Amino acid sequence: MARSGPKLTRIARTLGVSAATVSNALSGKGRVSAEMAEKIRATAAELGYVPSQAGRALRTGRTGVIGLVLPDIANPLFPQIAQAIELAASSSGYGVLIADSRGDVSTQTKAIERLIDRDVDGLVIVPRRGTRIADVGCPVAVIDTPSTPGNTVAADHWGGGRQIAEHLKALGHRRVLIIGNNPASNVQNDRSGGIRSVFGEGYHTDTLWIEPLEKASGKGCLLGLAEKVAEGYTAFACISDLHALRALTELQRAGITVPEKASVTGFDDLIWAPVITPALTTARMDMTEIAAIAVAALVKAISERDPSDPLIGAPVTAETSKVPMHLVVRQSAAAPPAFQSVQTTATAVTPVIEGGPQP
Amino acid sequence: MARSGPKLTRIARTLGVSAATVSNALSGKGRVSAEMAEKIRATAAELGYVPSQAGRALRTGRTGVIGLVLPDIANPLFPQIAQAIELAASSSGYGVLIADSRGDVSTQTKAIERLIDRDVDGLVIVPRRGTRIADVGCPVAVIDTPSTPGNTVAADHWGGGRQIAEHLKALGHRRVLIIGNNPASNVQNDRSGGIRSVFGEGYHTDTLWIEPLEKASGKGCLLGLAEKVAEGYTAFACISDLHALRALTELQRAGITVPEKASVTGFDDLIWAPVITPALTTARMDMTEIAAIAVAALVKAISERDPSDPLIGAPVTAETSKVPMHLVVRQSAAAPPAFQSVQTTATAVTPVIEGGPQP
DNA sequence: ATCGCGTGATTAAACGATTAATCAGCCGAT
DNA sequence: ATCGGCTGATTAATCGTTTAATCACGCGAT
Repeated sequence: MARSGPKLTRIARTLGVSAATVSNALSGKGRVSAEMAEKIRATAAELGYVPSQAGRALRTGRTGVIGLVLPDIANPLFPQIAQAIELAASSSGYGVLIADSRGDVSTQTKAIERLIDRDVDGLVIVPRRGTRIADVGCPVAVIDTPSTPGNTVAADHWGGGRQIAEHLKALGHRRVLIIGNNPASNVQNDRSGGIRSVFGEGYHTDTLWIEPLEKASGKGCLLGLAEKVAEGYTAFACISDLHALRALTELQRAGITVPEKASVTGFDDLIWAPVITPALTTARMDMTEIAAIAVAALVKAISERDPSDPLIGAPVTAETSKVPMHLVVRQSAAAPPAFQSVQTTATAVTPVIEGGPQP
Repeated sequence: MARSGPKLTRIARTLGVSAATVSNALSGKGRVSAEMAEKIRATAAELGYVPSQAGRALRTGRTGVIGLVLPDIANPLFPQIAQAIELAASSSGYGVLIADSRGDVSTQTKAIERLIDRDVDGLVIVPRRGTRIADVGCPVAVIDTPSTPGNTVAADHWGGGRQIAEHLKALGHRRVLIIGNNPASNVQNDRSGGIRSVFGEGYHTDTLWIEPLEKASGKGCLLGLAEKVAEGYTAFACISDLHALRALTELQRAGITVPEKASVTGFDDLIWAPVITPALTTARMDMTEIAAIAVAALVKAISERDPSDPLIGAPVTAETSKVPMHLVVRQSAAAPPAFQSVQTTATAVTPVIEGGPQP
């Protein structure tokens, strides 16, 4: 739009020098005397000069904008990611253009193309199963899981799973049901794998995948957790806080109190985790750190890039590619019924007398 | 970045015409013969020509990018908004640059400045109490509430409140507790006002504001809903699904079954509403419609704008500024206990015997 | 005294598109 | 036969910045 502020030439005219000198002084590139540079910087600041991105972009081929590609913006994790990426990017002087693909792969390809057509300098992609990241014409940072080939940086989902599992184990749980959405997701597999890896001899785990179940019983169907409790499961380790929420409410509805009769844990520390009753014990990603690393790697690749190169197709790499998750202990997980007399939860809630029969 | 595709001049050279003719043909502005125009369009398509935004922006002063300003990206409503705006904007050929202000007003001002400095053509702002929208140098669309001065388009929050209330009234509720976060929010006030307006003579409503309560009792504290039930309240009309979730789990935890002993309703139809047990009865905004109207109004203002004008400070206006909300009836609201024998819920859950004493 | 060199600045071209101004034909009317 | 007007295309300027090339100048060395 019509820029209100002064242009480069205005500063130049004010000081009686050429525009080139001003540009050099501000970028610190050419040969400018120290005092001249200082004077220029001063008047630029005074006049509130802001360089035109358009002019610069045209000349340098750099727009100072990166694209954020989410496979499914409806994922409640999105706010965390968007916020973290936006912060990291703007700290590095970059803007963030979003692209949504509403879960659809072909839409996603188009969305990426739109970003490329807008001359983004780089892309941050949080892929979902099926995402193609080939032959985009710019550097790409991928945030998925450490175990995914081509991953730039991600949370240590496996380690997070281990932390959750260790916590449940220490509380005394021996039969644990893992609840996930779809086994085709790398993230979900790593999380559940981490959980399973902790429970060895003498323990039992099984996994319930929601998506296939819903395909058979309809969206939002019951998971049949009351039966699982009857089968002796005392803990439900959910791969996401959304599943945890679903499990928790279903158990409560069936008269199975949490955490007294059954424990529930989640992942991601989503917005509702701290405010529901009981507050959710979960494992949180350090999104700020992950975003910082991803953006830093991307920015590095962008600045090192030859403006007119062939471009190797692989995603950029970072020194650190695995960021630890943090266990957040709240009230939804406690000792299983057998241990109840010796251990106690942190909550100060009124005990609830168990009610109805299991379906 | 280094654009891979062909430039305008390349197409011109290929056809042996001038770049200006190509530009005219593609934009349909100058005088070009029909057959020439057709030939140009054909080769442009064939070569996969994509105009350089930078070049165009420099010349026209239009970047084709709008900024999306959210006061608090962590709000779970954000995905819906972002998705809708992104869709509407990209359908109109615009990109969406996001700006987060993490709830802080001064951060928000800086974020808006960053967008302006990036030469966005316009801004979509979803304000929160305290947001200043003065003297930005570009058209602005505001999405708040129809009752807010300067609002461009918004959901009919008051009407949504009425729908929720009518539903509860029809079910037989006479004592309803409204649960909101902060009375200073226009949106929350409209919603609660709409609810109250339905319950006249012979009914009782009261309002519980969470924020002041948390200031006294700490974040994530109990809301004391069991006591409210004891006081005779049979329905809890929450201003947001997040509060509804909080209320629902607190009630369940206290052994008060929903919807048999108490009904709970929400607002916004957030991601978890359909999958929790019982599924949440709520009122949904038509974000797609709202976003479409907001973006259309913004785009109109942008294209009508004199590139070098003084710019009047007021937000853009749209023909339709109030979009109806939709009641989504699920299982969390049913007839109050007294009516239970004559009415029944849609859920096929096992009845739960009420347990523990109220705190 | 001249050459070479380093310093600090200027000139000018370039990025890719848009657009006002111009121009070459051509046809019909005076 | 000449002029005016219309059509379809070209020229050239412009947006704001960057940067390679150039230039003026003073200073030490040959």
